[in-house]
Amino acid sequence: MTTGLRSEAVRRSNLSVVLSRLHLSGSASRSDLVAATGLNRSAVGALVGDLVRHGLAAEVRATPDGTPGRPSPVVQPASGRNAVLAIEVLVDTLAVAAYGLGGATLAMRRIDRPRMVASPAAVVADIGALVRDVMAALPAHCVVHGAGVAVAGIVRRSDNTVVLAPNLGWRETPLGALLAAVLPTGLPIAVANEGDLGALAENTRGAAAGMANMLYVSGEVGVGGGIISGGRAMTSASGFAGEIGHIPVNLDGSRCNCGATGCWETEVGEEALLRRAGLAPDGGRAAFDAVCAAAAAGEPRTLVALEAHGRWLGLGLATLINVLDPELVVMGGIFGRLHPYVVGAIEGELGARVLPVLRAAVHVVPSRLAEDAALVGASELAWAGLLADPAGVAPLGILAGSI
Amino acid sequence: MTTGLRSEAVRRSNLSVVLSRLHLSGSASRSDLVAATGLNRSAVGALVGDLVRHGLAAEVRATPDGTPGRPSPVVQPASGRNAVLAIEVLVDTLAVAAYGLGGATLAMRRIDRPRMVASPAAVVADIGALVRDVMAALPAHCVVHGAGVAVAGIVRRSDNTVVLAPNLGWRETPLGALLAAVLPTGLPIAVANEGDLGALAENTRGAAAGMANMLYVSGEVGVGGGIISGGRAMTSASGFAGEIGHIPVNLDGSRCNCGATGCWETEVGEEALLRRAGLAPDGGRAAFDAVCAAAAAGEPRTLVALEAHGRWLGLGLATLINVLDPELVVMGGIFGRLHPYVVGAIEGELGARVLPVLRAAVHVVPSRLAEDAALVGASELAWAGLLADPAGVAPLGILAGSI
DNA sequence: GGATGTTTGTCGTAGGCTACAACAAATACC
DNA sequence: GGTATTTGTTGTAGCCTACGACAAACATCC
Repeated sequence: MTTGLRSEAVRRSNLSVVLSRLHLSGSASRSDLVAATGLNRSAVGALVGDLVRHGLAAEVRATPDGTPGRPSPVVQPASGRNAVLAIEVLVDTLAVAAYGLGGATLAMRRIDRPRMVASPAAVVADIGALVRDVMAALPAHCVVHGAGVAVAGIVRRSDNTVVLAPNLGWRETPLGALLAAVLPTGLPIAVANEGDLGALAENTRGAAAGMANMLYVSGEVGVGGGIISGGRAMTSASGFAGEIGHIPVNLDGSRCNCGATGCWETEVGEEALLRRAGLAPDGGRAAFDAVCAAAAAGEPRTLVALEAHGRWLGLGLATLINVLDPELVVMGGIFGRLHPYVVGAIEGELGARVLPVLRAAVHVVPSRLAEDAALVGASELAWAGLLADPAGVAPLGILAGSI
Repeated sequence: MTTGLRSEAVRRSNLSVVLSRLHLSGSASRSDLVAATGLNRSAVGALVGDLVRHGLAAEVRATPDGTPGRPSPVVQPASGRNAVLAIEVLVDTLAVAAYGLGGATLAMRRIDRPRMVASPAAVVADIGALVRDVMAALPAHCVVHGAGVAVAGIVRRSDNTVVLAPNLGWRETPLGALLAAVLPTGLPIAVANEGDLGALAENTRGAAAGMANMLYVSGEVGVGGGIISGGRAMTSASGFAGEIGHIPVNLDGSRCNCGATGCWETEVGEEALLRRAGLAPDGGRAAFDAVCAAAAAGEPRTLVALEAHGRWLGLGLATLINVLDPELVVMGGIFGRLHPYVVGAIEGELGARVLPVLRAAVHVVPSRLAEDAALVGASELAWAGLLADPAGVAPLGILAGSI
């Protein structure tokens, strides 16, 4: 515990502020950066020079825009020269992508997967193949700074271990350590829950960009979510938190996989939706697509089922909003696609069950990133180390061609 | 938005670290501070010198303890020379206290209040009288740095306004502005919710001291609480959050003051307890004392009622724990006094309804600060400005004798 | 097209902070 | 009383940003 700061901490923080701004908001002129940081021109000049020297930024001549005065060069995040890997392990699908500094998608590979228990070894092998494809698609001399992994399960971040992933059949699986074998040697790896990363993604590049307090609620096979509070992703010491699928909402409800009765997931998960819509509950993604198509066509029975579904969604959201007071609720996964058909019922429940002062401040919107949310979040998790200390970790990067 | 740091920020941060440590953990030798901060001896010497010069710390000779080497002087928080006012506005009681730097109670005055609607003007006048008493009891030359106010209501922190306090009958009451008239001119005032401040208090000097993730649940006339997540008090942008009394727990429940049905408060509030115990629901604090006495005497009907009460408490806590994953749940207010009689039923519900990985990490304990929790939290709120920038705000302090 | 005004990068100097090393002071132990 | 140990103190060096002076690169106006 060394809580004291030395002088170098200032440079580290300022480099972080500048690089983070470039990464999150895109290119900016040097004078924009002066205004944003409040630093002196000479300090910004030195900071940008450092970033350019580290290969993290590039300066280009500004296009004359009619304003008088010497034009300020535009500083860009060096996208093609710096990348991270984002990996997604969900029940239906595996995906690997590479994102450039600034957020550009450099490459993406996705494979669907039968919805059944899969051994970690098999999943890791599949991911290894996708990683090789993605790495091969990267520009030469591109530095890979880290890998972020989104998993549909409860993750202990301290050792990148999946504590429990019922729908994958995993328990105490050291996913980070296993993935290290199929990733470039020494690459920093960070594993996190899919819902937490979806929240991070919508908070950085999605429907809740830059919001200090938001809630992300995502329906996949189960129900997950993530919380941004005070501008920070909420993760408890154990690394869990946001296990909103298992809040008790129905005392007379049915039994949940977790052992409890009446969990929110049993009322608003995919199976409950299909059952309400009169379909086989194990119909999977195809059946869900059928529900969406029927709803879009205005099929009455489906709309009634979605109305009921929306009320259960609203009941759980009312609890979460009373506790967390978010500015925005972003609905992802299957909830994002259902949004137009359930938002009315949700708003009705919120009106009845949320304190009016809180109700007035919150909106419920669909995800903007849709099925990319977890991947984008994983990429942001992978960037975090570089953004926090641009000069410190850059030398650790791994060249794309070296694998 | 000037996010850039200049060199002086390092000094500010280091002063803050040293003073905060003295305030929270008490006296420490200079070499303790060197170890804790990781800073050089010379830097710590300069920092301590600054604090002494500002009158915030004092150095005393160490008592020889048998270890070789030059003894390191002990640095103490200058308690009697620096104070804050803590003010509590609850439904049953008004209180004003002065706390010294380091947490010592310098003076306290409390008056009970009939449980009825009271005009803000009358309450503020009563508080003014208490403030004069407390200020008169302070040592001469004691600097008062600020006032923190705990209110049983929803508070908008940005303008110190009570948005809604149903049990006081207040709505959009600018309590901070009203109190300014009976407090020393220019004194910084910060108003916050009683539950939020109880959480802060238990997190700094109570049962959850230093814990990064904890939940405080407090029963007064209504039900409130506060959340500490990632070492920070969770407060949303609107300043609300932690309105846990109004999470829906019983779809068949009774109507709540807030307009909704089946709020947690309707099942675990004071009225519900008295009704379950077979007493008049409007019996107030005296009736509650009777319940506690009966429970302590082992009266069977009371114990059965408390068992049922505990199950409802556990149901709401299960929701909160699944969402927040705290390390500790601290029960305050009337819940703290009920703890021994309800903890069994609570643990039973948690065992059935909380994900096992989360369940294993959490404990439920009674408040350590009991009825002082909100006052202590209000004092910590009042200290926050000085602790964040010891050199910057010290000159703004107000001398106790000057009013 | 040249003069003028405006904006911004660059460079040298100054000021704020902490680390480091050498020295002095204060204790325990023999 | 001498030695070993620990710690405060002091002067120098290194890191970082602010500030001011100057130069560069634009627009505008005549």
